[in-house]
Amino acid sequence: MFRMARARTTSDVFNAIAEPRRRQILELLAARGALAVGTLVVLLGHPQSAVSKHLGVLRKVGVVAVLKQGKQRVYRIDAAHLKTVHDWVKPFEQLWDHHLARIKALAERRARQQAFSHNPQQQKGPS
Amino acid sequence: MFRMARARTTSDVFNAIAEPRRRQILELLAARGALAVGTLVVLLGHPQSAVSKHLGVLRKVGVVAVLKQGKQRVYRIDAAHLKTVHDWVKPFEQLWDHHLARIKALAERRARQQAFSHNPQQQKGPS
DNA sequence: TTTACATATTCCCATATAGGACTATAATGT
DNA sequence: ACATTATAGTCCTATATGGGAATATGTAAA
Repeated sequence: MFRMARARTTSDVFNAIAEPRRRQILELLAARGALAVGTLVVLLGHPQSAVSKHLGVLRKVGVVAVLKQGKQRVYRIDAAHLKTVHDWVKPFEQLWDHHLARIKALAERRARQQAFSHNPQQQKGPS
Repeated sequence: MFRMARARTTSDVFNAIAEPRRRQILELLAARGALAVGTLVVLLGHPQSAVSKHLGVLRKVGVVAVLKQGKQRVYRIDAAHLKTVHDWVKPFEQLWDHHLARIKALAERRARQQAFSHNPQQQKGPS
């Protein structure tokens, strides 16, 4: 059979955002609403060829959408596909929430003990 | 001289979770707390070699931690590094929230204005 | 020690990049 | 029609995989 090297970057959003430059593009699009390719080229300082190819990947995955405006292509984020990533990491949120909550509780307990022995007016832990 | 092929999977969390099987491992670890490699091998149905290698990537990136127990290695999630991904996608959340339609409309209006201007360099959005 | 078990690592290799340079396509202007 | 601009796509190539098999390392039991 064929050996698999790795999944295509165009296969899903996770692969698409694995590339720092592509994340950068998404950040710019999110910050400024929508941008033409030429603008992105200027902002990023990368060759047009590279920018277009990264946009191509993001487009194939569906995380950006294009709007033809004359000879320009204006890109904007199609948030629905980014939501895929969000929905995946979200459940893990409780893992560090738990951790932080435990640390906070511990700190507050210690603060209360110290308050009892030394400083009666302090009752709040570090936020 | 040096041509870059692609970023290493071990360079950051985004690359690490780009692989479906690695995401699957993280899901299992999150669901069941902590698991030995052998258990993961059984649950996943993949060769031990493959599982170990994927765990190696996740380990190097720091998204999992190991605990030696006898001749077993028990893996658990180190949530702090997953938070990196969460923190990155979170700002995009507003794009698919109830603001979605409004933002989209605004973006398209701005895009149309940009398309009318000749020089992409002079587009400095009001920050 | 020897044996058995649990994991990690090494070797080989087909393949998917990502970048640079160049080219093709499409829309607009003269 | 021809030139110009904006962007996409193609060709080439060094490199980083990821899988399978085999092997090494480490740990505990007989």
